[in-house]
Amino acid sequence: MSVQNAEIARLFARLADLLEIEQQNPFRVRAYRNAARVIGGLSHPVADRVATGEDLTDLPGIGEDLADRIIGIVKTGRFPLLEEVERRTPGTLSDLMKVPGLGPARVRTLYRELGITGPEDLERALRTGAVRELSGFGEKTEAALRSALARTRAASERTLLAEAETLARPLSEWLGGCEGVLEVAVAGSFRRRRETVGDLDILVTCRRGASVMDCFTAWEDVGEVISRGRTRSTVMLRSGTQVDLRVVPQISYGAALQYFTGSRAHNIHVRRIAGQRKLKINEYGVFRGRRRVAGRNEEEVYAALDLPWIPPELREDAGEIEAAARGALPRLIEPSDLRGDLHCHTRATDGQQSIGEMARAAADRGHEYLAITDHSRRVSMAHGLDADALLAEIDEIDRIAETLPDMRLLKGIELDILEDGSLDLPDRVLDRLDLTVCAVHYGLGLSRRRQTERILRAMDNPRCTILAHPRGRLIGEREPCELDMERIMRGARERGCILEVNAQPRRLDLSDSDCRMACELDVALAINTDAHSAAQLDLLRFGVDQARRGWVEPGRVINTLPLGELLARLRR
DNA sequence: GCCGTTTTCGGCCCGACTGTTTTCAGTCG
Repeated sequence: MSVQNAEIARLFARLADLLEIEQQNPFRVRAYRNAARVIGGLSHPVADRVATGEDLTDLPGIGEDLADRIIGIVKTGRFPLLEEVERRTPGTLSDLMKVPGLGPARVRTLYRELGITGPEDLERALRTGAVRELSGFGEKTEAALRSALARTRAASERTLLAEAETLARPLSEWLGGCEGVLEVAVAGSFRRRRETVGDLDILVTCRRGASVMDCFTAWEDVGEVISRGRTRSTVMLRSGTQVDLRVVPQISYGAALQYFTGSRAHNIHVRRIAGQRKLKINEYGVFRGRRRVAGRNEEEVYAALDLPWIPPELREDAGEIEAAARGALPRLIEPSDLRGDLHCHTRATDGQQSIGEMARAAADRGHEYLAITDHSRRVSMAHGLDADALLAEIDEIDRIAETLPDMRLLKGIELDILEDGSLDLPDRVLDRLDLTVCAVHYGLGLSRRRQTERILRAMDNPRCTILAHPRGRLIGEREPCELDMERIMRGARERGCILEVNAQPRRLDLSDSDCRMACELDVALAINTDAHSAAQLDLLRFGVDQARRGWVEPGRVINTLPLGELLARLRR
């Protein structure tokens, strides 16, 4: 099996931690950390580039040295430099760095003075009181580390974006009602619409002298106040999610929003450009010397660098700043571009509502069309439909469709792709449908080559309209299946097959980087909810978020098409 | 270790909060 990007990223990040603990050149440390981020965020496997002999130094932050190291890892599966460093500095120290409150300096002290190499050692040393005796540590640090370790164990990890919304919305409203508060914005990865959110960054402007921090820490869901200052406080919610609140003057709102939205890599790049122009950017504004030249809103901040405003979803330092400078930012898709939904379920299989209820709910949302796509027979857990049951459903869809003046109900099925790549129902039945969404539900553990060929074979059948949730992942629960996504995409393009961006918050499959690849390879997409209830028809916007992060423009997405053009496009 | 309409050498983002320090280091975002 070839080495995955995530593995290379992990090795580089680990090396960066260890070199930092060893107090080596901090810029060398940054170079490895930056390379980890760049490789981890690539849409194509870097192993493929190595195989075809592509020049890796084209990648940002990858020079001769790092390119050679990547090639070595891909070809041998080993990283001798890391092995060498780990002989003098235990690799597990990198895990210790993940404990909140521990950075390279404290980890180094803990290791050198007490021989602590991991969380278990640390816990023991905290119990015996050895830690508080160290210079630079004290009783408060000891208590903080004890609670940090407990929190790490309880590790709720990252929160799904949709769940983070349910925490952020009521808190934002609460803050908006606090005395003297003028503006409230949720920034950070939440605003960049990442599929998961680590903690919530909330920005507030207020009238002078307002006691926002008192109001913030009085929020009913606050479990623990971690730090509390005049302009910045951190709390832990009872759910385990951390929230940082920053208060800035109104005149700094744009600069602060830009700054706290990140990503860090984007900001570093932006500030580098500012430095070249003798400007300084911080969360209070853009400054030339001591004079503020921008900061009231984000447009001003970017304009000070001769850049157009950059949508938050793109701010990952993945080429968006260069594109902005060229005037070549994409016109990103928006929820209002979508005219319908091509994947949903009803009570006939594992959905919660009838066909009629789903149809009316979609019509209420202004959809021009909705495809009913219940499961096929192989997915027995969901009471998948066999040929006869599907024919009966087709008749019922036709009946209900006649009662809907303003919306077209499309006949479809979520068709299982069997292990040999054949489709789960006979062609003669499928020919009665407007579309199929085809998906793998079993045999997710096949090898990369077999899984790829299985899906390509399924797409050989012209009745395969849309490949649904192609990676088969469940965020935080199930890893994506092994797949040569580039081959799948090239295959889809040749065959006129469409790839789905499944909007279920725990799927979001295709991922953001897959979407970016689809743009590069000119593959058509559909953004679908896979709704199992009427309420879930509202999830489309999460699919849009993911597509926007992948630079997707409306023209790439077939369910932006009016009905007539859509129907033509569905016929391969 | 990377990178260059200031540079192939000499730079590399910047401020807030905490605790232990008695003037600042460490961590975080």
